[in-house]
Amino acid sequence: MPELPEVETVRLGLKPVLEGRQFTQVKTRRGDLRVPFPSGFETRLSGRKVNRLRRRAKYLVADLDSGESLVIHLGMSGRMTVYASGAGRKIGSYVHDVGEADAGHGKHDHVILETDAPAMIVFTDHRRFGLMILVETDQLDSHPLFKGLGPEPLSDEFDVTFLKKALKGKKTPIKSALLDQRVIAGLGNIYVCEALWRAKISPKRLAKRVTPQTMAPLVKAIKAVLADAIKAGGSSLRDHKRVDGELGYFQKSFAVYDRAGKSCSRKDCGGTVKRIVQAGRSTFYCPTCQK
DNA sequence: AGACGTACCTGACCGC
DNA sequence: TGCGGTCAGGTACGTC
Repeated sequence: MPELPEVETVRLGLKPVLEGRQFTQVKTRRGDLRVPFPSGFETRLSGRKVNRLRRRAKYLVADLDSGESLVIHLGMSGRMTVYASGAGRKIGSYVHDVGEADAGHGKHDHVILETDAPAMIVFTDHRRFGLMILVETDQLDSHPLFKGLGPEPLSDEFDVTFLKKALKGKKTPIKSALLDQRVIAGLGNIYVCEALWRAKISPKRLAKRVTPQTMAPLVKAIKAVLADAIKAGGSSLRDHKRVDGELGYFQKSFAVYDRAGKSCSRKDCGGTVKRIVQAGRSTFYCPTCQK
C-alpha cells in the first residue's frame, strides 16, 4: 500500500487519538513483523503519553514522554484502523467491515494499541513487511533506518538545485533513482510513475540525462502529485484504507499506473500506456509523450 | 560506490 | 475444484 500520501493519510487519521493521549494498553499478537518487536515493547509503551505524531519518509514516528519514539512502517500491506472504545463504546457509527467484538482478532491483526481517547487502534499487515520499533527520540536522525534518507519531497529543501545535484552522474534510470529513498524520501512505485508522466519524462531515461529544462517540471510534478494524492486520502488498490475504514480515491486519478493498454490521459497525445519492468518492478508510462 | 537480483510473506487472480 | 505461475503500494542484503 503505502507511499508518502497513504502514510500521511494514516497519520492525519491517527493524530486525534494519539497526540496528547496516553497508551492505556498495548498488545502484540505475535513476536515479530519484518523484525522482532523490541524487548518489553508492550510495557515500554503502556502508560506513556504521545507528545507528537510525525511522519518522516514512509515512517510514522510517535514521540513519547519517556524519551523514546515509536517508529512504525506499514510495509506493503500494513493498515491502521481506529475503533471507538472505552466506557460506553458509543462513539459514532462503525464503518468497518468487522463487528466491535471482533476488532483486533483478525488473522493478520498483529498489534492492538488502546489509548485514553478512548480508542482502539488495530495494526493489520497480512504480508508482515511492516515494522514497529522503539528508538531514543534524540537519536532518531542517526538511526540506520533514518540516517541515509533524502529530503522530504514536500519541503522547501527539495528543489531544482537539490535534484540536479542528486541526479548528477547517476547512470541508473530516472525511475529507479526516484524510488531510491536516499535520493528523495517517500516516493514509491505509483507516484514515481505518475510524476514522470506529469513531467513528460521517460522512466527509461538515465538520471544524469534528465535535461536542465525538465528539472523544474519534474520537481513541480512530484510535489503536485503527492499533494493531490494526500488531498484524496491516498490510493486504495488492495490494502490501503483510511483509519475510519473509508477508501482513499486517488486511484481514480491515475494517469498511467495500472493502465497498460489504455489510452494516454493527456489530451491530444493519442498514445497508449505501456507496462515494462525496471529493477524488478512494473513501470507504466506513455511512450508517445514521455521522452 | 553503486547497480542488480533476490529474499522476506500472504493472498488474489488467471489459465489449464 | 485444484494446481501452478504471476503479481502486488517496500526494504535489506549479498554479489558483482
